[in-house]
Amino acid sequence: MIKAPRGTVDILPEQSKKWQELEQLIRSICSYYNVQEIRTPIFEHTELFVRSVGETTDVVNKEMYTFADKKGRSMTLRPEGTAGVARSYIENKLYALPEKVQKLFYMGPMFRYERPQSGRQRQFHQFGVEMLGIESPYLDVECMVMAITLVDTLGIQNVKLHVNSLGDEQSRQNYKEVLMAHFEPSLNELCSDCQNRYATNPLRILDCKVDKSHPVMANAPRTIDYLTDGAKAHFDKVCALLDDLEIEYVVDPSLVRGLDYYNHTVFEIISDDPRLGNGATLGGGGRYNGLIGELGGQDSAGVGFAFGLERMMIAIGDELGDDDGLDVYVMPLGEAALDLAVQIAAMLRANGFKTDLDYQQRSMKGQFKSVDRFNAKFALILGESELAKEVVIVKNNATKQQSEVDLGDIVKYLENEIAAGEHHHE
RNA sequence: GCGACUGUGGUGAAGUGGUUAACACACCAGAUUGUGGCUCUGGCAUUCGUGGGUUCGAUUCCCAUCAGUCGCCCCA
Repeated sequence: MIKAPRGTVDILPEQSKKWQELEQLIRSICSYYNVQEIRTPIFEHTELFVRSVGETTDVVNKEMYTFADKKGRSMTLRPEGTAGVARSYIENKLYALPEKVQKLFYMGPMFRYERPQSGRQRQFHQFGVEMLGIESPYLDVECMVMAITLVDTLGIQNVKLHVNSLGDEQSRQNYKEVLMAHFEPSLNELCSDCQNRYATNPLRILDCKVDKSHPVMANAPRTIDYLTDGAKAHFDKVCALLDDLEIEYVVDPSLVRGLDYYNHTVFEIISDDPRLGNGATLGGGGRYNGLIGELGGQDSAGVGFAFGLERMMIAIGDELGDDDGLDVYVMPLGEAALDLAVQIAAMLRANGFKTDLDYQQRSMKGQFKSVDRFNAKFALILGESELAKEVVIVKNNATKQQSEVDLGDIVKYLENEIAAGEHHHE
């Protein structure tokens, strides 16, 4: 049997309703913030991700789905969304548009070759927002507010906003040197992963879970103490704005994100929902002022964030996904009745009734079970005697009352019944 | 990439080196010759993830492989 590839899942009808609701809520929130959708390719030139996400990152190093196309060009299934948006921003000259601030969102599948576990798949879905064009702490904060609003709207409880600043290029360089000097004497006391990190990406030592109680961690220098004046002013403003808006947050000096393009503000939305297990980070983001320049555009600032939709689905639980059911289920008894039932169903559908019917010649008992499964408002029974009299029996599945209705009057009858039913509920 | 546990029908699961692989739910049919959601009766796995090995014989033992769940790593 051929199965879905490892780390991929089918979203079946039972789940897809919930997905649609989530997506709709997200789109609605975007519209309140005047954030417009952008749809970029699922695959891009490999070079794009190498240059933006960073050569030394795990995502680029060992997690990309890379392949050669028929002309031998190296292509990669997108592992994240920002790179494609940045590329498109440059290629389509969005910086030259009359509105200097471009607020864009994307939503769709991403691909990373990882070991699957809870909240982590090889094909997964992200929703992300990018705000490009000007460097303003107000936009950093708008991103965070949007992210918080999203989880609030979805009814997700017990989340925290973690915030940190990596500073600008200069701050980062200063800090890196100080940090390496700090860890150097006790390097052989740290775990082997950290010893590797020391050479490749020393910032990551900070959020190591193995060495978290080691004394050098507690008194490690903090990024925010090594910010340049400009970077510090930016971060102070971000914090001040969050305070003004009464957004709860914690400054988390160990927050360093895994993609190279981040600088200045970084943040994460972290949940303590045990169902998420290891994937407690629902979403995260930050500023990436160098990215557009790095990709060959004219220097341009940007800030954004992304959420993992699978993780949000887990955190949402059963809140979404109500089934509103069919209007009519047509129950033909016998072959002759089926022919007429098909016509009645077509007529009802054309008149705006959500309709289905039985094609299996099942017993009434079996057909009534479908009526309930589909949560149909009306069962429409069509047997030989009805056929002869050119009527159908319309049974209201809520009240269980039924009456004979002439074939020509079905639509009118149903409309009256539905109107009466709604009146009843008031 | 590393580690742990698991893999029997549509689903949840018992089980044993040896003739017909429990049970429950779901599904289908009948009792109720055309009105269901209760009850009763019957039907529903040529087969125990896949491949190989040990054996007279394997779903059961061994090996490999694949998949699932979780942890590490990393990230959303």
